[in-house]
Parts: sequence; C-alpha cells; structure tokens
Amino acid sequence: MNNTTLKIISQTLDLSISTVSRALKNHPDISVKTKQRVLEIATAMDYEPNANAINLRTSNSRLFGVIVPTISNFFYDSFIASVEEESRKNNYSLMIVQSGDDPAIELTNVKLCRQNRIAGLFACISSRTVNIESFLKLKDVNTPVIFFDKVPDFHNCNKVCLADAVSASMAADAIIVKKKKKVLALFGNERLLITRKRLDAFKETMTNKAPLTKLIIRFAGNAAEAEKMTSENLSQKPDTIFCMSDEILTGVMKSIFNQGLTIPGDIAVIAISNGFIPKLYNPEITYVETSGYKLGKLAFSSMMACLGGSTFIQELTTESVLVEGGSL
Amino acid sequence: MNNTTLKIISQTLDLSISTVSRALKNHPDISVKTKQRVLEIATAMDYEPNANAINLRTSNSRLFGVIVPTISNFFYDSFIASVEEESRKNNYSLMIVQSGDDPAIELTNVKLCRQNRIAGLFACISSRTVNIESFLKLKDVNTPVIFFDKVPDFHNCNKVCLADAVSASMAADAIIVKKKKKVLALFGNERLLITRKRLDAFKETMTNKAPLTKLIIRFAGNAAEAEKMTSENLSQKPDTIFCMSDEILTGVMKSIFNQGLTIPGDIAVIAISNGFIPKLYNPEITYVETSGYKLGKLAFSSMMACLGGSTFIQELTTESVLVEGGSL
DNA sequence: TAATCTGGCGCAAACGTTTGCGGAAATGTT
DNA sequence: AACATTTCCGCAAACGTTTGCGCCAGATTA
Repeated sequence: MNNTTLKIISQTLDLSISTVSRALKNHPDISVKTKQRVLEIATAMDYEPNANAINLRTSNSRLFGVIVPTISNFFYDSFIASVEEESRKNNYSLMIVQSGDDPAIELTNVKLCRQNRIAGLFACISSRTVNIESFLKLKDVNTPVIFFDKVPDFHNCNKVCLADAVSASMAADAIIVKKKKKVLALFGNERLLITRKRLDAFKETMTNKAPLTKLIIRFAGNAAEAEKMTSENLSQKPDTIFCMSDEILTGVMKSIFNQGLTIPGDIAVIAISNGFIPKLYNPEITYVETSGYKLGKLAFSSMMACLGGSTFIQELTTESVLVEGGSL
Repeated sequence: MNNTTLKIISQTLDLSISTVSRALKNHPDISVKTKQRVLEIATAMDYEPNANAINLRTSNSRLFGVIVPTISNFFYDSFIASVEEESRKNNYSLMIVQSGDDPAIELTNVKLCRQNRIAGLFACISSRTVNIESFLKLKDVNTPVIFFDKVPDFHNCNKVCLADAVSASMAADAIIVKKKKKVLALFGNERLLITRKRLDAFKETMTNKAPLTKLIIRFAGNAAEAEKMTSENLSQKPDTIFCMSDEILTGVMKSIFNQGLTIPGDIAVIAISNGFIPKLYNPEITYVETSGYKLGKLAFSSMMACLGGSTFIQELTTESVLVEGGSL
C-alpha cells in the first residue's frame, strides 16, 4: 500500500488538491465545515505530508547535518543529544554522519549533506583534515556551518569551542593552589588545534605562576598510549598527573591501578572532562568541566543566529567550572 | 547563490535536461564527448543532485530512521555508530531521533520518520510505551521496522536483541561456579521485556542449579536508585552483586566505594555490559558481554533482508561471552 | 537507390506539495 | 434592485529529477 497524498484525499472528498492543502494548514480561506471533513479523513487515512515534496517546493529543508569523527564517544554523544533535543523543539531534524576520522569519508559526508539540502551543518573535523574547502563552499549555497570542538585553524568561519585555554589554565591553577611540585601532563593528538590551545595555556599558566614546578609533557593518541606514557614516566615520581581529556584519563587510571598507587596519597589526578568518567572512580577525580551538552546548546543558538540572518563571524566558548573530586 | 541544477547545466551547454541527467549517470545513449563536457562543467559548478527531487521522483529514499530513548548512552551510541557505519557502506543515510523515554515524543518521531519517507526504521521503544500501533502501521507503507534492545512484547514483528536470557544465565552460571551463597541481584525497569527476560533466566538458572543460594532481587530505574538499593541491602551481607546493566553497575560501584568494601575480597561483582565501563575499574569487573556494535550489525543485516523481500518475521539474538575481570 | 538500422538526443509527464491569482456564489450595502 | 464585498474554492505553475517514447541524421544493408 502506498502513502496517502493530498490528491487521494481530494479525490475521495471531491475537492481540489489546493483546498485540501489549505484545509490541513488551517488557512482562513477554507470553511470550518470543509476543514473538519478534510481533517477527519486525513487522520483516518494516516496522512503524513511528504517531506521531500515540501522541501522541493519550498526549498526549506528543516534538516541539519552533523558530522563527527564518531558518535560513540563520551563527548560527541552528549553534544549530539543536546543538538537533537534543541532541534526537535524547533522543528528541525538531524542527519548524522561519522567520518571515522577519515578526511575522505568526511568529504563524501559533506556532499551527502549537500545533496539533502540541509539547512545548516554542525561539523567537527577529523584530526587529519587539512582541506576545509568543501565546508567553506557551503557558504555559496547559503548554508551556515558551525564548527565545534575540533575546529579548523582558519579565522573566517563560525566556531563554538570548549573554553580550551581557560579550562587548561583553571586546571593549572588548581594544581598550583595545591602546591604540587612535579606534574606529568598528558595531551592528545598534537596536530589538533584543541590540543595546542590547551597545551599552550597550561604551560603558560604553570610557568608564569609556578616557575619552579617541574613539568613533564607527553602526547598520547588514545587511552592505550596514555597508559603506556604514564607507566613510562611514573619512575620520574611526579606528584600530579594532568589529563587533557577523558580518553587520556582512563588510560592514566589503568596505569595507576596497575602500579598500585593510591589517589591522592601517592599521586594526585586532575582532568578536563565531560564529567561522567571522573565520577565513576573513587575518589572521584577532580576535573574542569567542559560540557558537550552545553556546547550543543551554544552551537544550536549560534546556528539559529546565522539562520536569522546574522553574518557576524564569531568564535564562542562555553564557560568552564572546576568540579572538586577527591583526587587532588 | 543557489544550488546548481540540471537545468542550469543544460542551459549553459545548450543541451536538454534529460541529456544532462543521462550523461551524469553514464547512460549508453549519450556520446562520450557529451558526457565529458557535462561532467566537466558539473564538477566546475559543484553540482550535487537534489536528494529531495530524486526521492520524490523515484520514491526511494535511501534513508533509515533510528529511534532511541537517548543517544547519549553507553549502549545506544555504539549501536548507532555501528548502524551508521554499515549504512554508509550501503549508501544509506541515517535520521536519528531521541524520545527522551517519552511515548508522546516517540509518536511524533515516528511521524517525522514517515514524513521523510524513510526506507526502514530501527526502533528501541521507551520504557513507558504501551501502544506500538504507530510502529506497526509502517507496514502498511512497506516500511520495515526492526525493533532492537527494548522490543515490544508482541510477537508479530522483527526484533534483534541481545541474548538477554542466555547472558543472564551465563552470569548466574559464573556465580554458581564460584560457589557464592548470597546474591544481591539488581535489575532495571520492571515493565521492560528486556528486564523480565533477564530476570526470569537469572532466577531460573540460580534456583535450578543452586537452590540453596539466597537471592535478593531488587529493581532500580537508574544509577542513583541502584546506589540506594545497594546501600540499603548491604546490611544483609550478600557475597555477590549481580548488575543487569552498566547503569546499574555504576550505581552499585559508588555504593561499594562509599562502604569502603574491597572487590572481590569483601564482595564480588558481576554485570551484563557493553564492556567499556567494567574495564575502567580495578579490578576490572567480570561481565557478560552484550555488544551494541554487534547488535547494530545484526539489526542492519536484518533490515537488508526485509528490504530484499524477506517477509519472514524473526527474533534474532547476538551471542554473549563471559569476560573475566578480577571482580568475581 | 531504397529500405532498415542505430547512435544520439529532446519532449513531456510524473512524483507531492505550495501558492498567486481568478472566479462564482453568497452576503451585505445603498 | 443594482451594486459592492466577502466567503470559499479551483486552476495552474513551479520545485528538480527520472524515464518511456519519439525523432532525425547518418550509417548500414539489400
């Protein structure tokens, strides 16, 4: 059986298609009686308007695209959930694609979004993306792009970011307050802007405010590497470990467990995190909160501003807050 | 600027629309020279076919809908990631909506999917869903529905499930092997089929194979409740806690941490889980693995079977495997 | 040379909507 | 009673594709 259409309804009621269309939209031109008749049989026949036809006719898709490296991630899933929630409230839907951190797939995903004539795109670029032209071209077809989290190192585009620099500084401040003397700081992929921002801010705060504190800086692409890095550097007896992300944190914790160290007695830990993972441990890990949920809200409002006609290019950041566990 | 269309290309090349269309699809009717000319300026003009027009014309949307209670979840995110991955490989896209475990929102989400003329639906119903008629009606428009994880208690529909009964039995077996004598078993929402399946199988295995083992069965709707339940029942001195899900597990662990108990010395723990959370603790929690990733693959192949014309209604389950941590 | 074939292309309808415009009947105004 | 207004509805074009069919010029065949 096929879907009910305006035509079918109009034929069964002996009305014109346009009258049925207007009746369903409660157009003042249509009499109350007709509206009732139409509505009645429309619901009886399970009429659902064909979104493709509407989009084609009105060229107004009410569909947002979301491109992420992966959906299955502490952070992106909450970002997506947040954006979806907001979208639904505003009668938009979401088309979500993951690049698997592969620039080639990312490119085809952008094309896919274009083909679906999305009204706007939320994009988190892969760590290996160097060419963002395909994203920028969306401007040619009046499609706003909001980059989030992993944003390109290019000035002329809208970005919403976690307060990368600020949160790293906050973590550094927290460490300084506790008068720690030797800090192992673990960061993610060195090529990413987000890593560099956090790294620079962390280093700057530490060296400015606590020049005597010894800093051991290492990079780890994933949890396993983080575990390895930690184990390798524990011999240097740091009194504190700083983790740039949840993924790093989980690796660090495994290493600490393996060495049988107690927190915060033997070693203190602080992280930048969404908040979920740190609360699983005992004691709970002290962290600077960077909420995917909040970032989603921010991204959405930024998107709405663009759609509202704002041509103001800006980079927004969420505010961070230190959440004390017992690990520092 | 607007999107490039076939019409625009045809006008600049002084060809008909149909010729351009066929040229881009490499139709044998069109000469090689014309194809080249068309392809050249199509890429130059960044032509991307309008998916809405194609869907309208061909009524073949290559779009799947996914309805989940929430995206931001240990399990659903990996399920979604898995389905998305498979979809992309097969040239399908995903439209993802979350119900927030609210049946009313779920209903509007089903309608939304219908409006977009999805080719098929993956659905995980909310815990309070009693009426699944809106889902079943999709059959009237030849749209297959694959229920997953939280499936309705109704026989005549396609379902893919974790091996609920089997995995609960496996956990029970593992407990029995260790000769545990008093087990606190925590389950999720009692109304859900998934809960009842796990509960029944767990109880049956325990009472059949270890009738002397004392069983304390409790229900918890979320992590906080699980924590409360655990704390309340710890006075009964169970030697083992069984957790039906990750969410339960995290609550249980908090309670255990608060009481200062050691694992497995003071108390043993076993869970049914995706595998991520159990590995964060020390010792790692022993769990029966139920993979969202695997379930996604299974759901997708089931969907493809339906689209391939199979009208065979079936309930499939993934296989489970016991992963030993040090907690039992 | 006439008939047939075929390579290469265009015409036009259809998919399901929305919407400006026009028109007939009913109602209201002098 | 003649005119002006409303009220209510239909016509038709357009959105961007796909695709069956037809057509013409040139090549092939008899």
